[in-house]
Amino acid sequence: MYEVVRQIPRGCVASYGQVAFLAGNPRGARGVGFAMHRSPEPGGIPCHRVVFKDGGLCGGLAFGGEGIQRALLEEEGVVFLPDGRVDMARCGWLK
DNA sequence: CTATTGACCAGGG
DNA sequence: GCCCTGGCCAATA
Repeated sequence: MYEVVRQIPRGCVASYGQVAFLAGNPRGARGVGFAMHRSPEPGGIPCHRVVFKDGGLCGGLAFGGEGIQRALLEEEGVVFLPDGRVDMARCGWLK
């Protein structure tokens, strides 16, 4: 599953469920999230590119900051909506 | 090896 | 339309 996350191109985002599906676990969205949380290679796994199916972030328990994920994604060219969510329509992976 | 938890997702009230 | 509940997978203790 780590491979799948690693394959996410720069400037794109994928939902936990999407990653789980590509990883071969359509129902393992939860496991995916936890696997990232305790990822063996923190630097090799762009957890910030993985968000909810809605494009929403985890909410402060990730990476060590609230706006960190947003800042990183914006830095990569990901567009954020006024809602505070990622624009899945334009930056969503395989979309 | 078994039990509990955790950054999810979908359905029902 | 929003809030609560249930079920899956993976990892850690």
